[in-house]
Amino acid sequence: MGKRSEEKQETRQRILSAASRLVRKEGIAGLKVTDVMAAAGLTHGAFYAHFADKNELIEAAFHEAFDHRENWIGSARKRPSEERLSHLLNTYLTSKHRDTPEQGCAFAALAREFAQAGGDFPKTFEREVRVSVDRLIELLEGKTEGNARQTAMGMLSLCVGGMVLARAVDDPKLSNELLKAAAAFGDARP
Amino acid sequence: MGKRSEEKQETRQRILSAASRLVRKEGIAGLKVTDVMAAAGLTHGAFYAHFADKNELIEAAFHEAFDHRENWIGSARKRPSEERLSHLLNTYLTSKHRDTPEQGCAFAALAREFAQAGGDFPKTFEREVRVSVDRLIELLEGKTEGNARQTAMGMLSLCVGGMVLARAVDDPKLSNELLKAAAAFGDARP
DNA sequence: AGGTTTGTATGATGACCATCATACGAAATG
DNA sequence: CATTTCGTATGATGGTCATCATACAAACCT
Repeated sequence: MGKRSEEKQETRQRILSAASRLVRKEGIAGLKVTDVMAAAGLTHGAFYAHFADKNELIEAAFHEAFDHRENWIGSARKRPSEERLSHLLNTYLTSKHRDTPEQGCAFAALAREFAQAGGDFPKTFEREVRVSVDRLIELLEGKTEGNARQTAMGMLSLCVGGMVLARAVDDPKLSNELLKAAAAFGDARP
Repeated sequence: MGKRSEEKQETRQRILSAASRLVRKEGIAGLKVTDVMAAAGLTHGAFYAHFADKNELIEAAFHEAFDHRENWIGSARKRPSEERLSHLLNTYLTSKHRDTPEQGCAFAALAREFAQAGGDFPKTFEREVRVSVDRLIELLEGKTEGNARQTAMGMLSLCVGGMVLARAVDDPKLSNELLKAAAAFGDARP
């Protein structure tokens, strides 16, 4: 279409990117429409020309946050199969990831609030879990004795839990120790 | 002291118990002073005779939530040492625990929001993590080859992550599968 | 008993936000 | 160039709380 609607799409995308970052940092409850719009270079009033309401924005922003999943999985795929699990653990459970939630895993950032929120939130969350599990299974298939699906789910749980705990404690030393320990725990299997 | 202050202490305790349950269910942001007081059989105005503000209540309520930690650890202590880790995993990662967050683990319920909140929240959280890790170490000491501290932290991460994910997905089947898989993953070590 | 203390209830106050109503101005259309 | 369209900005509106001010009544003290 014309220049008009193209620009609108770009604006929508800018709002979405801003929201995706902000919601991972601030959480659902902490996310303010005004802040998102400001981060996108606009004022609050324009918001409702792009999204029906805050919930619609959040669901879209959550999905948006999985843009980088393929990179994460893809970089593990380049590894020899025995190293893949270890590589995933050690790229996820980093202090950098812990300290930049706005660029990080949306499961760790938003699971708690998605669980509580009614509506379509749990379905939306579930969709991404299924995809992530499937990707991990492809990656691990045949490389782990036992059940690849179980390993995928266990490893996801371990990563999310380790990150959530590491973010919540005050002492960086303890926090780093939690990250290391979670990674090592996941790695300590045949 | 007199009947007066005794009753006040009891009232304070009732408020605290109500808050401890409600905050695990609703989260920090979702917790309303009015609701807590109503659950304690009072009206909102009386709140400030017991606590300085909502934050003070929440920190106290969080601590209160660890009343049952000793039970959990204690019941594992009765087991033969090789079964302890498995027993912990299988008592934590249950659908009952998932479905009653108000009676469940405060790490899984509140980590995300404690991480975000400033002030004393992270220190408060950290204190409980340290205690939990120490208790787990005592329980596992010498029973796991390798580092008991690492196992304790890994196992805590796995439990919290599994619970948080299981609570966030919509399909009970997938949710149960996540719980089972996390438990099995943690168990699948020599 | 009579006055005082103090735990609780009722009713503001004010902040913060999502959402809506309206207005403006630039691009699109003829 | 006149007119319409529509993305954005400004300024309500209304709801939800945390917190505070005031009032009451039961327990305390002498």
